[in-house]
Amino acid sequence: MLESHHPDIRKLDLFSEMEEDNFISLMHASYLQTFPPQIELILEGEPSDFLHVVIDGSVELFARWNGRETSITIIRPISTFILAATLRNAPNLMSARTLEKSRVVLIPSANVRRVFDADNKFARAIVTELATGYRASIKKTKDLKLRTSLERLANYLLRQQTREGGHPVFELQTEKRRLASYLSMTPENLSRAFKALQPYGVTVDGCRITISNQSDLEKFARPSPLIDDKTT
Amino acid sequence: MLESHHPDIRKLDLFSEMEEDNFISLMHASYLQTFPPQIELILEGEPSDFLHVVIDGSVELFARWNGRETSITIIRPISTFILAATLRNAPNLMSARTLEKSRVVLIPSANVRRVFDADNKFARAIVTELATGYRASIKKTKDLKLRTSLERLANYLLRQQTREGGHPVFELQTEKRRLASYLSMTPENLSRAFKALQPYGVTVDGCRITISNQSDLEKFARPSPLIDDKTT
DNA sequence: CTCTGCAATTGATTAATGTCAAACCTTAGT
DNA sequence: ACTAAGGTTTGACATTAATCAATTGCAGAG
Repeated sequence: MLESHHPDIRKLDLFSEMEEDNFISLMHASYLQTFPPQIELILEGEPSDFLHVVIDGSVELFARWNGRETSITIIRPISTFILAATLRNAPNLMSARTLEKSRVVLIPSANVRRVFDADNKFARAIVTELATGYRASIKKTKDLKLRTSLERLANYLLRQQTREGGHPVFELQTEKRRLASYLSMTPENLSRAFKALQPYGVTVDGCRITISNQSDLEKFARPSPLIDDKTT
Repeated sequence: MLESHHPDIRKLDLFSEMEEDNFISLMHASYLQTFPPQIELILEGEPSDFLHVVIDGSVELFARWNGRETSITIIRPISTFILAATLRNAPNLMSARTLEKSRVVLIPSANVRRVFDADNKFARAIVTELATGYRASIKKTKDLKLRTSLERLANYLLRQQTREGGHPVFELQTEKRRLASYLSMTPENLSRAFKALQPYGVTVDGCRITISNQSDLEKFARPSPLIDDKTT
């Protein structure tokens, strides 16, 4: 029954180049599961028994400390998460919960580590994936440390605009309170920040954003490929 | 002349398990260089031509945006840096400068990528190194997003205390203004933060820190292995 | 030893952000 | 259609942090 989803997974950069035998060996004893919204798939601190692949829906990675909670990232199909913990056989640093009804493939971590040793192409893909994630995390640190919350929001909007196709009108794909947490601010301040961007041609209607003056916003946001580019 | 430093480098986790032939191939055309203090070894945005290994001295990784600058981490012997950019053959996300007179080995990035393909042990070590760095970066994000500056300082002191041997009196190994930048605060606020930790038994004399009431400070700082542990 | 330059500190002020409370809006369920 | 629940917005206020200005302290150069 899982076989029908192999093709989707197989196409991921992480798995596309590996030997078929090794892929089958990797997927052995892995299983597809459907979860309702708001289910905690992973609790930070627990061992990482599975590499997760989101096939459908969306999953939020977040972290808690001392009664506080912050959103770290949102995983959308088709992507993996918790790769570093899987490889290191170390406890998860983040918790994960479904935001909506989601289908997730769970691949036993032991398989990943085993096949890594056997398949050079897979090993290379893992390194690329890890290095990319590592760099994305460094970018996030720069975003947090070098920018004010208003600048973070402005640049987020530009990134989201690009992801949605680059048009002046686009949609936030995230609840605002979650976006606030992601951007390290309170929901109240996010509301005010949207207003503060009005002079730069940003208007908000629910989850619909309009950027009426692209260059004004960009002049304020000053996006940098070394912080805001997805891939490089 | 470089040969004399091979043993030190060879002992690093990253290189210790690989085949001798491959190690020699890796080090081919690499060279050792001594730099005076305050030299920019790397400028963010530039291609990553070399994997760097700090043999002696210390190197600060930092980032700039829009006229601001922030310290990301300090590399002390013997460690490598800029591994992710090297592997991805991507531009450096951070700049690097020597803090003191330092000796650095530069290994051509092309060598690293070539030997990675040839040596399975090396590939595995690279994955471990990357995954560890990735996780360290996630921990840094959690530290930044979940804690106030005072809590960050308190936890930093506890970590530094551990690194220095765990005694109640120890030394900061960093200039205070650099520490401030590392902790994402201004030098002025760092001064005030030290004072604010006095009620928890922290006293400061230059770079000498005394923690007179360990449990009080820990009760305030609430260190977590999922943020503060170096290795896991 | 003194001078000089820079780091560190201190105080006063301003700006940014978080908190609290209330009102408003949207939406899912009855 | 109505209601309840929860997300969003708004305003008043508190807290935190950054900025500005001035002073102190310290280490290296002459």
